[in-house]
Amino acid sequence: MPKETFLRLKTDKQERILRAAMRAFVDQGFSRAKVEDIARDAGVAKGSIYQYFADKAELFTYCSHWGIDQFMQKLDARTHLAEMDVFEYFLDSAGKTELLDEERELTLFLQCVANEPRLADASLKAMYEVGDAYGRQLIRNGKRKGSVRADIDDDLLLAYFWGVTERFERRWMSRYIDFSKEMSAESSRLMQEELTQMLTLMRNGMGC
Amino acid sequence: MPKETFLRLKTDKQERILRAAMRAFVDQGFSRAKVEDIARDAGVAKGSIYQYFADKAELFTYCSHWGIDQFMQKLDARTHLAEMDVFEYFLDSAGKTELLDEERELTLFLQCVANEPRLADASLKAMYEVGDAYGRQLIRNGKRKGSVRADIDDDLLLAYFWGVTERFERRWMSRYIDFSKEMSAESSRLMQEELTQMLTLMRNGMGC
DNA sequence: TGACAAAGTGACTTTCGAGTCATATAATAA
DNA sequence: TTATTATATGACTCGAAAGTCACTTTGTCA
Repeated sequence: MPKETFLRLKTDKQERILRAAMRAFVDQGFSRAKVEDIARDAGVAKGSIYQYFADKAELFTYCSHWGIDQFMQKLDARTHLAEMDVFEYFLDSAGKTELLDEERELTLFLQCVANEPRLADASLKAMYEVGDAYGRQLIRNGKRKGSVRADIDDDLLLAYFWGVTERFERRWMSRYIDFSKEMSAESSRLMQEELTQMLTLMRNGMGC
Repeated sequence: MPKETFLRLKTDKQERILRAAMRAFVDQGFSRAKVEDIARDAGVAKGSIYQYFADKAELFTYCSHWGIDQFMQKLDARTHLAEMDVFEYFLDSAGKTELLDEERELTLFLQCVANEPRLADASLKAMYEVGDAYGRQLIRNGKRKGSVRADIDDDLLLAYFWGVTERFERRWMSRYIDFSKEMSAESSRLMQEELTQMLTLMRNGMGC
């Protein structure tokens, strides 16, 4: 937890600092990132950082909490979990890409939180738990609607569903970070096409 | 690349050093791992390490090359890729677990290579490429045999297949690292059961 | 067995950046 | 306006660990 002083700051200053930190952690990793650089980038003095956080590790963990929180809020705002089943959710991937685009810094940072299991263990667990809860809900909805097979355990369905979904998202994410620009109409069409094919696989499998 | 001196060492000494390094990197991460500790653990002096490698980073990257190589050799020795299709490969997961057990250090290290993209970029790419080549072969075999649907692109099938497979492997890996002992007969039975269910999903999908 | 080269060593030097703190500035209250 | 408290600053301290090197030991060949 940050010190009181930090929490009393205006939120835009807080955010400036957290985002500067996240940027540094993304492109240097935790150990190589320098507090001094973060401070400069945020437009404050190095000493100030230590008025806000006990040490660099605390800054990192708070970033991860804050980041996850932000991301979830935005995701919640655009997803109507209550009625969706797994397939509907998956089809909405295209929409999620927009969010990833708007919140590129955040997204990149959250990916790299996973590279610091020693520091962000709790945040990581929280992330997975939230994800799992989401998935479970989607699966239950599917079973209720009759769109998801009922003969298999939710746990295993969850593993299956996230396995496919994550892989697909990463596939597009990485292309799209390489281009490091917005998606063209062309690639957007391509994605849509792959999305329907992948959906077929998820529904009917790859066997024949 | 290590210096000549290292390459002239007897292979068992080489291996002792690399394994000590891998152990340190696994449980401290690259930055926190101390060259001095690695040296002590390997039974050599710190100075010697610098006769072998230009610096700590080079030691790490060489570990990742060597590790991947080792792992692949052992995997190749026990998998008969030429005739297998995706489903047969997947069913053999239980067998692969043995390998992970025999080569626990190696496995753990390879997982943590992924946490150092900055250092192990090339190795990581190599790893993915090898994995993809494997998967493509399995898919082609499946299509030829008629066990895999032919109406979908290999690329997408690959993403689907690895998504499911990796998730499943991670699921078992993590349980089994927590127990940090060999698998009991009971959990081995449970795994077998999940394996067949997951195979059904992969073949026929989760829809209905 | 002596002489040259290769490998091994660990005390020492150097680097580097996290974290401190004495001081300055701004905000608030009385 | 002044007193008091909260916030901001960056030159400085200091510990830790990477990397060096002058010297020792081991190995090899004539």
